[in-house]
Amino acid sequence: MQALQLFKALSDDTRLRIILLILQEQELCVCELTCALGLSQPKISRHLALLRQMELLTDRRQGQWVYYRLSETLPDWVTQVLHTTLQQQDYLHPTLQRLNEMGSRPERTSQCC
Amino acid sequence: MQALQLFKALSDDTRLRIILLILQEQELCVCELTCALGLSQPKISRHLALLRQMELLTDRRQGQWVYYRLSETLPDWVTQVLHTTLQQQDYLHPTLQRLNEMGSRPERTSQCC
DNA sequence: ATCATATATATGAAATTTCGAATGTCAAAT
DNA sequence: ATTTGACATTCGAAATTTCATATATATGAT
Repeated sequence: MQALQLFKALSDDTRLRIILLILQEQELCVCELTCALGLSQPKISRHLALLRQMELLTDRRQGQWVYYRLSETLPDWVTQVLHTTLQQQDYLHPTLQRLNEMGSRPERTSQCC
Repeated sequence: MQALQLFKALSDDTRLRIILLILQEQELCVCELTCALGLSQPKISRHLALLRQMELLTDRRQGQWVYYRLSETLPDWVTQVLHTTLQQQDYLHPTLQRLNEMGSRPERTSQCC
């Protein structure tokens, strides 16, 4: 992961909020992201594909739902940058609020193994 | 300074190298940046203008030369992100090397006041 | 005043990114 | 097998970004 690539990934409002929201919440499915960000499903999905391709995120399918979380092989400095950014809570606040007000979020069963 | 704006600033190779190089060297003039990055002067200048307008950099003129350095009012988290990124030396290495091999760099006198 | 050097800006073309709309795929339920 | 809900992908249009070229300004030296 090159610095430039990371910053390109984070330079879009949709992607930045996706990453920070997942960093805060550990794991989220597409419908939760769609609802929290207030954006169309294809739009979210396209950005998720980008973040997956560059190995910032990994996904797992559980039944009908696909859950995304941060890749576990991220270099330390990337994780540090993300955490430092997350401390700027203000930016994410409205998005987080919509997530918490969301009704009927899918229930996770234990993650495999 | 919003997180999104910072990452947009850092999402271009020219701007990222400018910022990291200045972080490492404290202060550089346009001709040093032009030489180190190996790019045209107008190109450097346009990106410097951007970084100045968003208050990431400040400039001072000394004779014919204009020196750029990091703004002294940067929020802590921004400084942290930049330092963390600079630790990824590899990215900057060729640029730094060109700077150090540059002949006849302008001499700084003491900074005003 | 004139010239040379350092830096800044303006302009339009080219490249890149982003988006909405439509469509495709997959899994569970009936 | 069909339907339904969750998610992914494709495609052309629109918006944004970036660049090369030309030109302008500012400073110092002659």
